[in-house]
Amino acid sequence: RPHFVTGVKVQLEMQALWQQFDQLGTEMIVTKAGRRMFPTFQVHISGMDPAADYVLLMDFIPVDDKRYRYAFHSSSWLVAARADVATPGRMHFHPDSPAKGSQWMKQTVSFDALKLTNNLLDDNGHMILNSMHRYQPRFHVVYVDPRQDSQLHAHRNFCTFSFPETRFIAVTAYQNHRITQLKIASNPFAKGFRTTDPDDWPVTYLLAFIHNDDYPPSHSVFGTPTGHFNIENIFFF
Amino acid sequence: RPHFVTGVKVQLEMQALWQQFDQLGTEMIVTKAGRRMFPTFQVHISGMDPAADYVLLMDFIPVDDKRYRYAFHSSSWLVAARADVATPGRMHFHPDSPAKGSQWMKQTVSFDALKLTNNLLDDNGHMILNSMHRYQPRFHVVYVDPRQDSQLHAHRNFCTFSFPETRFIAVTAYQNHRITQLKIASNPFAKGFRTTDPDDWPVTYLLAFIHNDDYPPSHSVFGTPTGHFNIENIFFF
DNA sequence: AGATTACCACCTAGGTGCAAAGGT
DNA sequence: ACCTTTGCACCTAGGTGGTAATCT
Repeated sequence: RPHFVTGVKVQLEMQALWQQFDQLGTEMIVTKAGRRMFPTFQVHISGMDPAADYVLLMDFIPVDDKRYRYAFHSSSWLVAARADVATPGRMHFHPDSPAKGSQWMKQTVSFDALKLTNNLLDDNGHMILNSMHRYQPRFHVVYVDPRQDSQLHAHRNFCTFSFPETRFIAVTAYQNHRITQLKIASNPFAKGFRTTDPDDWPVTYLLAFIHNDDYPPSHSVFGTPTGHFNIENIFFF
Repeated sequence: RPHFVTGVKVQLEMQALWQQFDQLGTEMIVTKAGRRMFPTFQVHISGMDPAADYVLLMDFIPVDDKRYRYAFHSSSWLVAARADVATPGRMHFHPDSPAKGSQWMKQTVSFDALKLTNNLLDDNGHMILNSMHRYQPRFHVVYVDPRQDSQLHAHRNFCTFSFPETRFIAVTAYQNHRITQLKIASNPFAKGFRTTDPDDWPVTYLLAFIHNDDYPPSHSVFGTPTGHFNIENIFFF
């Protein structure tokens, strides 16, 4: 009974919102104490073996070897330098892991507990990122093989999904004012900063998906499996 | 390798507070939407096999076959009638179940998500109790036996703990005013009802354990295992 | 100058007992 | 009479970006 992950399909939730941010150049705040992502990374999963155990993880890989800076006069991102030294990448286990395929598939899987930090010495299990660097979130589905010789088949028990629209630049303070306004318009916790008169909001900042008849999308949009990786990469780096 | 639960020891947390309530006659609010218990049922566990999987559960059994009423003039509980028809008892699985013994033992296990309701048609998974009836909370440790013939050994894989000081009468509104005042004095969420001047509080309502040098207690106080019960009782009643 | 930090007012989300109203 | 329900003000707990101070 091989290939427990080959049929797995993953659909990104809130894709319209992610795309709206991506068009402006998504920024995510990093703080010493740890900051949640917004939008939250959420997926809908299908094609798992309902009775099998799976572990779900996320990590963040550098998109390139660059350090960026924001040019306010031109409202654009510029390459500032070569990337700073990368810290060893951490893995974030979804707190419900491990769980049966039936559990993961019956409702949206949300990584709302995940936090981003720029503290290299963080001991709260947050994801350590370099500010002013660009990252690609990755999502991993790991089949928990109960067999004794499971390590022999480990390379078959993983599957990785990357959604290009979830890329972002880590920042300690927002640079692009349009990103700030879209965050304020769409994040319920930032309601205190909204203009009292909704008519004042530029159309760009309104959430198209709220009034979009095609939400959720009628056509499924799947992430692209980016190939397998070694089990050592997950547990020891 | 039999008897995975025989060595398990369970210590009730906040025992001094429980005893303070018990001396007055603990009351727990039940509502249609579900109400949390206060104090929260919390335990510290030792003696598990760190590598074995356990499921932790709670249920509530009637202390007697009586329905009570409160006599305000004498400030005491009286027997009002025979008990109303008992609803099929539900089991509350600790949301972290199943988990390894090492996980359960490394910190306090808290049942703060558990809610009590008087709604016989509740479909939120809350514990259904009859108001004005008296109950004894029970705590169950279940070893998850990976063997195929696990049902043959099921009677050995359970252990039940009852703490007499956690007994209570379910109510829709507090009857004993001293219970109300102790709840207000000790539950952080009821701080809005506290007298602004702490010096006004009767000594009885002060939380002895806060200034008690013996907190947490230096002597361990264990619950009394109340014997084994059949696996069918847990999963099918 | 550019990037980071600490503190803040303002939210969301939900746990309290109270008081008045409703039910049987 | 006795018990239950509902709406409420007042909390806890924690997620927002703004702002001013601080670091390098």
